[in-house]
Amino acid sequence: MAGVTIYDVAARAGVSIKSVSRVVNGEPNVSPILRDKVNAAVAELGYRRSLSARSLAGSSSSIIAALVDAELTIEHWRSGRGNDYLSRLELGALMECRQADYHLMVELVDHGSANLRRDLSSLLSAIRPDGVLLTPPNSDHPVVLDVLEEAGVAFARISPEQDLGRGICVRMDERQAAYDVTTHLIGLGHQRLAHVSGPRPYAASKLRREGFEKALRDHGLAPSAEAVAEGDFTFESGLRAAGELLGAAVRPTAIFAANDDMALGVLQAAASVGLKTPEDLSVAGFDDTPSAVFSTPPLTTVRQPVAEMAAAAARRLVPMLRAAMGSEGERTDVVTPYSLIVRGSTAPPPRDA
Amino acid sequence: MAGVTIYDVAARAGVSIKSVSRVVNGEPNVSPILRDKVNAAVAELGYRRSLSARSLAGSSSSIIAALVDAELTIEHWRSGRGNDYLSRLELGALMECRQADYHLMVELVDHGSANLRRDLSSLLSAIRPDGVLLTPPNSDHPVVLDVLEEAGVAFARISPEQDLGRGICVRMDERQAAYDVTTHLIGLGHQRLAHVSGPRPYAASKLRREGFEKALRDHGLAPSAEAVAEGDFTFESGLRAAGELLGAAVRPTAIFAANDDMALGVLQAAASVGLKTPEDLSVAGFDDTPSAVFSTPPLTTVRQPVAEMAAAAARRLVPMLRAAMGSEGERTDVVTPYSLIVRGSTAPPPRDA
DNA sequence: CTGAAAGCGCTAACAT
DNA sequence: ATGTTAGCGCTTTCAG
Repeated sequence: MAGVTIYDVAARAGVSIKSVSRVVNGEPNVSPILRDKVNAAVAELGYRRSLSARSLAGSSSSIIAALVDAELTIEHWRSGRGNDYLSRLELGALMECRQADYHLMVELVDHGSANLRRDLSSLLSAIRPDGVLLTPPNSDHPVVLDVLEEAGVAFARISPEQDLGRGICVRMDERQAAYDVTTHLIGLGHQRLAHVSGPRPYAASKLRREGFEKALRDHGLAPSAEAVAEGDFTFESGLRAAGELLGAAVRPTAIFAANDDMALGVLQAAASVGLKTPEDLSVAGFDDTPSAVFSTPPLTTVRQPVAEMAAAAARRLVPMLRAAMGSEGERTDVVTPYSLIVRGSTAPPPRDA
Repeated sequence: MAGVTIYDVAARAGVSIKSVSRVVNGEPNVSPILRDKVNAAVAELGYRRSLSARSLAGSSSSIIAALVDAELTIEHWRSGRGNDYLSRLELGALMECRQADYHLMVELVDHGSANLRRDLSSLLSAIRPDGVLLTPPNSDHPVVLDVLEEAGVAFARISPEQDLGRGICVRMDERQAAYDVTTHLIGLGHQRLAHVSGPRPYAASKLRREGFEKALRDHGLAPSAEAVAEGDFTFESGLRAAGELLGAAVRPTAIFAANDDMALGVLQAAASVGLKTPEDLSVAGFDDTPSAVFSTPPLTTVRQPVAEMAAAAARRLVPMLRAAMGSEGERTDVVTPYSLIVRGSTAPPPRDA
């Protein structure tokens, strides 16, 4: 029976409930002797503070809510696939929550909802999380940020694009990473490069494309609109986009896709029109998903430290909550390192290109 | 600011808080006129019942806790990989929670802890979930089941092996699926088959191995201990296990690994000793992870409907909570269909074998 | 059909 | 250094 209350402990230890509260919350001004008595009673009874009572009475709920995009989630759910990005993110957040005795609640948010503002504040008033973890594309959604700020909830944004002053920001240099990938391709000798971009609402889509185009310009190549096809981060969209790109009059010798799933689609599209990778076409992705390792050939890609980002975000969220408006020891804008992983899918262009 | 209480709504509507409570909870015995007044006030104020207040005052918390194995999670976190299985599971659970206005809390449980009993009841008394979703290997952990039953919390077990009377059980026929895979291999002409099994604590490991061995026996082949190497569901362990298996005096022409990650390891091990798949060695896995699609060759495997299982579990958990001890409309033991997916990694054995 | 009162288990002010 | 007293926002009795 899990019904041990603070009163039970107080009675058992022969002290007041406030003393129990002091001990279990690690507050100062408790004599060692009292502390011991209380701790003994707590152990014997197996007492644990009730989350809901604490959050109702106090100012903190010990809950961190991860706001995940509903659309993307449903899409994955439909196709029976998992979401590697989300999974890594969550593992990172979980590890931190556990250490800090926080609890992770996962909530779906429909960033496209007409009632987003209402839905979200509704959600907040229902669960009253101490902190919120924002994943793309919610990290950049102005309404989401507004509601969070109005509600006074601390929040961390994973991979935000702009408004870096708002909330804790944890990101990597997407633009530079895309720049590096493109430069790698150019360094191999490619002159005709194309890009499969991500969907609009995602900041990463824009940043990666910018990095791609800047690299072209910096190396004397002119970015053109025809050399970019928009996808939606799914395999199928990569397949389709590559179809367009490879059907062009002058076809590219290298394609950089904004994520691995799409790059895998590109790989397949190339194979289906008889192009060999990397001999005829080099392909690079972004994310370093598990599949990227096992594809034929393995994908050259960018490893994004998602779990680390989530952990960093949670780690900064927690003390911020602890000492509401406290010392604010750590920086609130964190840029995590990425790494370019060159595998078999990229090589010099064919001789005759 | 999110501070709308039931009193605010009551005042606005000119009724008592109990009436508001009745309306928002959909209780009977409310005049339409009162209901309308309350609903209007609720809408105007953007009122939402507080989770913690409800769970403190009432008997339900509207929280479903997913108990995830800590060890496996940490392992994944370390290696920077996501967990496809967990991800799919969670998506399924999330979709159902959302519909039922439940909230999903993800908690790590260390099934190997010496204090498992204490840790778990501690967790339960802290968050007091209405229902618990158990994933392997916790689905079969007797202590976990005991604690849950003692605490009187409803629970659903994903892929349990035994004690099918306890809690809601959602599973697939692992043994039969493994039997089918093995039979597929035997049907191709293989006579020397080996198995890379999963780790002990997982029921699936045992069941899949049993299915493998039964298929051998049913086809006049003798299962031998040497033909089984134990892995731990990781790629590396598959690599190592295949090393053992392929180093044997008489080497197998087909290897069935208890999951895809290990099968991928087998693929690599084979390649590294110069064996071609599927010409020299057929390989089959289990799970249908994303990588299985992109490996060379693509893996023959079993698609396990994880998201569906989780959704089915949550779906049965919720009404059970709703009408505590109510009609109990749906079956509590659900067996979901699987499917054998034959891809390029399996073929007849070489002529000279 | 509707409402008033009494907690749920805790924390937050205030004593002492 | 310790204890007392109010609530937090709701659901439950129990009355009308």
